[in-house]
Amino acid sequence: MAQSDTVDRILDAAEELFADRGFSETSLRMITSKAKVNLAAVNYHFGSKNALIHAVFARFLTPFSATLENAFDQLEERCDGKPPTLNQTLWALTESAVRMPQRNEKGISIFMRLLGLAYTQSQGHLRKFLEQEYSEPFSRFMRLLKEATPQLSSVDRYWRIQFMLGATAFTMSSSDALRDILQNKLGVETTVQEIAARLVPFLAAGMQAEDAMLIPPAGSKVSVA
Amino acid sequence: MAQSDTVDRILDAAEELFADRGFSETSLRMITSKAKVNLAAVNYHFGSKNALIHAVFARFLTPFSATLENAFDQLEERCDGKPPTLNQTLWALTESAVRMPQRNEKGISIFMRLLGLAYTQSQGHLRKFLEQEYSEPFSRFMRLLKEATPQLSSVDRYWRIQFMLGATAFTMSSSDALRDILQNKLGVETTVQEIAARLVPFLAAGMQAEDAMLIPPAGSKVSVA
DNA sequence: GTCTGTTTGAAACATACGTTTGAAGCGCAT
DNA sequence: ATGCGCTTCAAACGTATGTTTCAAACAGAC
Repeated sequence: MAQSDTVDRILDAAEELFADRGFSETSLRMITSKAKVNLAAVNYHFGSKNALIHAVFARFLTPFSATLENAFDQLEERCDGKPPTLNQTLWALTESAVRMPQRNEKGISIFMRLLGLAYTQSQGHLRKFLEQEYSEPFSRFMRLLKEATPQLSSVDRYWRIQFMLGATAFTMSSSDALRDILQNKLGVETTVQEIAARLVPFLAAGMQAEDAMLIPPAGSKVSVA
Repeated sequence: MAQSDTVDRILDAAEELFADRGFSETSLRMITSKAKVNLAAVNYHFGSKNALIHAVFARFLTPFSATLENAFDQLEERCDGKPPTLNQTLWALTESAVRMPQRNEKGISIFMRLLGLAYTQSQGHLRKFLEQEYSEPFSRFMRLLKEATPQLSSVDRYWRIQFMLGATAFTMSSSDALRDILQNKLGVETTVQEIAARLVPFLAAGMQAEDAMLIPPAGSKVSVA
């Protein structure tokens, strides 16, 4: 082997185990034994467990954010001047995710699950790392969302973006389990691409919902306690 | 004190710490020192850490599921025969959550955050526990959703329910942080009730979206890899 | 007051963790 | 063949965890 694939073996094993079980629940000993490398290799090559977590994210997030920037560039070019629609923006995002070159067939779902965990399993160091490294494509996405929904108040848009993030992160973070359940209950196979294709219209519709906030259905009393 | 409030003090402390930091990241020593009780008290009163987690959930989930059953009863009675609408069903759920008697002002958001964690931080034992204990109100809610969206295929409905759960669990589980951000950025105060009031129309609109799955916007190519 | 069952207390237990150490192994230029 | 980085290895370190132990404290009944 050219020059020791230990680093990649560690990253592969860590990625999969993190996606399966979360960060705190995955020990370095699990990782190194799955990767068939010595326990000390992690600290030798990465420095610490947290640094390994960062490296796992960087390995797919860096190419992804480049892909995403390209997709946004093309989209804005195609729209010359006019702001892209909400659907176009969401599709640009999902296509970038889905079209990423995968290391293996599980690549995309591991990717999604890790992103979900990053949001959910709020490890302070990870949040900070991601914000520092990838703030640019993120705020560009936010700007596109804003231009695509000028009818929304800032507050409404803010909350609906959180709802979108939640639906996405949550679904993707448990997509394997959800796919299995669906397989057992209805005998239907599902790919991550199909999940994304179902998710986008849901998000777009929710994002553009008429605000019925102050008009709960007859018979129920709004609690203002 | 009538008869040792140790149990409640442990539950209070555990609830708050779990909501703040997750289950694995919260040690029994943190709990017992916050609760100002002896370390061994947890194992004495509950038997194990996992059993304590179950007890924390049971303490609010049992009254909640009773409240929810009542709300569904009243709703179905009011609709005599006809299936309740999607909006009515969602409102019944949110109102039951919001109207629950709270131990303190943080009650509802802790409640929500714990529910989010239960789904997200997939501890096998917790999943099993919740499914065994609270399957009945859950499947009743599912039945109502099904009757309220007869136009959806089973598969579509399944995924959209997951999207709803995700948006809800995720938003509520980080509602404190999100409220703070909004407060700092736009100077707007928000209550959990208001978040719920914004969430319901978003969910209802997403749930009833026209299925544009196979019609991505012009210019983008659907990946069927 | 004394006994009895329940609850608390301080200490220890066994285990698992992330990290560090120092020697051994390796490829490669000299 | 020798020496020099870089990498691997087995072993240990210190710390933190969940759990157990057993004596002390307590409450209520007699």
